[in-house]
Amino acid sequence: MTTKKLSPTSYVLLGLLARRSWSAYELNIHMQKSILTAFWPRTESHVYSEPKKLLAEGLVSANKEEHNGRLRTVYSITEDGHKALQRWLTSPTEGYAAIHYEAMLKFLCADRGDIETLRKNVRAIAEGAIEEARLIGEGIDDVRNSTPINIRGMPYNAMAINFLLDVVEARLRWVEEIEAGLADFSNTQECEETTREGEKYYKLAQARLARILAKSNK
Amino acid sequence: MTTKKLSPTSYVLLGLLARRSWSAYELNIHMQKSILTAFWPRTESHVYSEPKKLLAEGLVSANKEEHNGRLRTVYSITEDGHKALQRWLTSPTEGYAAIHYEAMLKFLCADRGDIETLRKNVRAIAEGAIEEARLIGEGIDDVRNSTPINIRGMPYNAMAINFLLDVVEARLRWVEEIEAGLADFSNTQECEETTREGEKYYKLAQARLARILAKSNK
DNA sequence: GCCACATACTGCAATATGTAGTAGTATCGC
DNA sequence: GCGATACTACTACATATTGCAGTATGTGGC
Repeated sequence: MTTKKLSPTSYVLLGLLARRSWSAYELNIHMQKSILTAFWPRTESHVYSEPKKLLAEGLVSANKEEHNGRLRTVYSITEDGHKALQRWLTSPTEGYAAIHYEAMLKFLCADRGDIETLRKNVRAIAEGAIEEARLIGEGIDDVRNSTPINIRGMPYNAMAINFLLDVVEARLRWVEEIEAGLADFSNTQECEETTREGEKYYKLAQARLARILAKSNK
Repeated sequence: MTTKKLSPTSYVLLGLLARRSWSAYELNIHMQKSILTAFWPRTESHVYSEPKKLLAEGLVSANKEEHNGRLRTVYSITEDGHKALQRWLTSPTEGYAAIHYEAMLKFLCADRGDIETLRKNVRAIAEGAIEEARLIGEGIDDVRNSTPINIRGMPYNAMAINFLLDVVEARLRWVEEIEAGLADFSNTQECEETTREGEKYYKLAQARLARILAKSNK
């Protein structure tokens, strides 16, 4: 029935609508505040426009309801919507993660700036990670202080939060190591010295890779 | 002089052009094959169109050169370009990382599918991580087998690779833990049982958070 | 002499972001 | 009881980016 190829954005909204009916406004709040924003950040205007496409495809139905004296559009999933969601869930996914990380871009341009600038940027990475940890904490408090609306999904939500913490911890450990390594870098680095440092980290990476691949072949 | 606000994409290209002159074709190869693609993935058409904007802003100059009997456009950075790059490097960055991760979206919709589908999706996350590790390995081999063109940037490149490996390892550890936790999940889960599982992971997350924040306040 | 592959791009529709704006409703201080 | 401010519930639109298809020339192997 459905002809157009849907984006992951469509499916994630469909996934929410499979649990209950939501108004566009509620969908937006949830997309911006829940853990979804960590894995699939979308803008407000997009979260409002996307359900209209789902409606055109017949995957959801819409109707105006009165709420606190005001009208709002409430979307509900249709049978076709459920089917489309199942097709997505059971279709193969590649497990690639794309990390969009501006701070690391600056780090990779570090050879064009001075060492003090670089140290500041590395610090910013750690502070960003800590700030994210704080936000994750607030998210947990929100879930645990409100009445649970989706009990079946709770363990998965909590597991995903632990994933985010794994990444936060990885970042903090990385910064610690890099700050230690950077301690005796100077602006007037000699060529051989720089090469030696580079070699050290490449060799470390190769050793780690070997361990990862060996383990996965077991 | 420059009036328009540039995107990180502009700056990362400027960062490459600060090291030497590149043709658009070379810039594209590099953007798709180097570690940059892990932190700032951009499409081919974008990598071709972006230097034209830099040219319009006067941050680079362009000229046609013959190479292997064919013409190509070679870009070089200008004085203004160097200045713009320095402004970007020294401007404050927030250290937020956005992980665009479709596999995790499916995981978060897991309560709408059956447990077997979920297990497959978790497996896909691990396999994706291993595949990425393999690609990182190829990237290291490329760098180490070719003549180094940017010695000063090498240590930073190698450090960034170690960051990627941290994230790969974090993903693999997470999958291991989740697969163990999922082992005795069934499709016919009771409500209290599910709630208990959820609680367990939320509490774990809170304990980890407390550790992270305590350490950062020292 | 021809085919596959690498080089060196362009064009464009669909998708997504970022920013601003509109208009009604509830809440709180004074 | 009045105005200021915040929250609800969106829409509009310019710009940025992706995804995919297409074009055309040069090189190496058989």
